[in-house]
Amino acid sequence: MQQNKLRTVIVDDHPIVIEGLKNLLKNESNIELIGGFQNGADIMSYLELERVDLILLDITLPDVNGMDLCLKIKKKYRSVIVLILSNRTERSIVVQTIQNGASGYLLKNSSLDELRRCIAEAVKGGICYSKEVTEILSRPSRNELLAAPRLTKREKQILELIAQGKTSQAIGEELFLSPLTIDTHRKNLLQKFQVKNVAELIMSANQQNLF
Amino acid sequence: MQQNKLRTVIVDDHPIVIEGLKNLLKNESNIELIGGFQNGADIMSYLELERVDLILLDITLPDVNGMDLCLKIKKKYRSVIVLILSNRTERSIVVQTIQNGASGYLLKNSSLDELRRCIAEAVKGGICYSKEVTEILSRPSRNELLAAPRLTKREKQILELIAQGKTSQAIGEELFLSPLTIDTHRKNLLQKFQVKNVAELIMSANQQNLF
DNA sequence: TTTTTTCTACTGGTTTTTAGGTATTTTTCG
DNA sequence: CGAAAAATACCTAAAAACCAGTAGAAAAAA
Repeated sequence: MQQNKLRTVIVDDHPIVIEGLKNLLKNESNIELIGGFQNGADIMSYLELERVDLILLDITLPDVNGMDLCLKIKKKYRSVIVLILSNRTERSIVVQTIQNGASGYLLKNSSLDELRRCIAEAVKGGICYSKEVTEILSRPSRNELLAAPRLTKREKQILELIAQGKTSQAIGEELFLSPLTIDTHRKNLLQKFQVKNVAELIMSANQQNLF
Repeated sequence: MQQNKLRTVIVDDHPIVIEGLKNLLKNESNIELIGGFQNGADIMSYLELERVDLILLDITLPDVNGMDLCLKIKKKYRSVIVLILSNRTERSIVVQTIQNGASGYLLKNSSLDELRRCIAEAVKGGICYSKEVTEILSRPSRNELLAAPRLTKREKQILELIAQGKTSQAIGEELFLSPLTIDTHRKNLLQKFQVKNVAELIMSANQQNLF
């Protein structure tokens, strides 16, 4: 029940997104759009000059990380409401931004309704996620379920060589080891990754950014 | 020099981006925006009904890969101009879309000027990249020098199943084919990728964002 | 200094892949 | 329609990977 409109700014490195949001929000009765910025530095200096109530903030920015920026803003201007509007779906990012004081997290494919709902919730002091984000938060994210196996030095080294298409024979020669030893490491790698063969092994290692 | 406006559609999974583009383009004299779609299926069925001159296409879509969609569109409607508007900066993706018939590739943080310039160029039959994309293309990133091989439908399908760790036997059963046939496809895949075994195959396919 | 982990190497056997082909049928496209 | 591309299937044989164990030596951790 506030009589004054929320003085709102958008921070996103894509001019197209800024335009889109301006368009989507210009008919909202409780929102007054007062600016759009493409990087962290610009919004920080703007905050020195003007009062801002609500910031729609992207995670991916050219100069600073959106998570860090959120923390910086909240530290300096406690009363500003920060809503994250991002494409990033990593659980860790969502959690971190909320810890950094954000009042919500929406994916960019959220509907206008969701955005409205989250703004309303944030104004009341709550925290609000878009539907998909709730899902991300609820399931303990596959990446964390299949714990990345702890590999020994040797195993990492041999995994690399396997990925280069080398046979146990060739790897043995390269490392001055018996090919039978390499076979053992191979076996252990398959076991640790819980896969049946190298095809799956390499896929899994790739998904866990091991290369 | 055309008297009629370009009948233009936007395909992007983010409603916000669609809105933004609509806004940015609505004052363009040679463009008539006739639709916005959030997935591949919708635009394909729309194309059945209406004449479209220009498609602004995102790579990341919920149902299909934008690269494949581009190829599909160009195959069926040769005269449609497809401009890619994406956030993905991988060289392989840019190269692949151009090979698939796109007339240009812009990052989403391109300016309106760049977009205008690319549309003009595309209408003349040329190919146009935004500034940053040109940079991406100019540095030949070591392991992507090798042109991404053109795979047939079957080959893609079998590559997927190999990546899931399935044996020729199992794949044969799944597709109701002789395992010997799968072996042939396997052999062809290795040849096309110029690799010696599946380990290298999966690595290569991963580097080329085929999954 | 124990204890545990890692690295090494082996036996023996099975399954799968890879490397050369060839060849027919089916689809697609000009 | 005719040609080219794709998909199908086969042969032979070698090479490599995978499975299920065991086990001693070296290195690291408790």
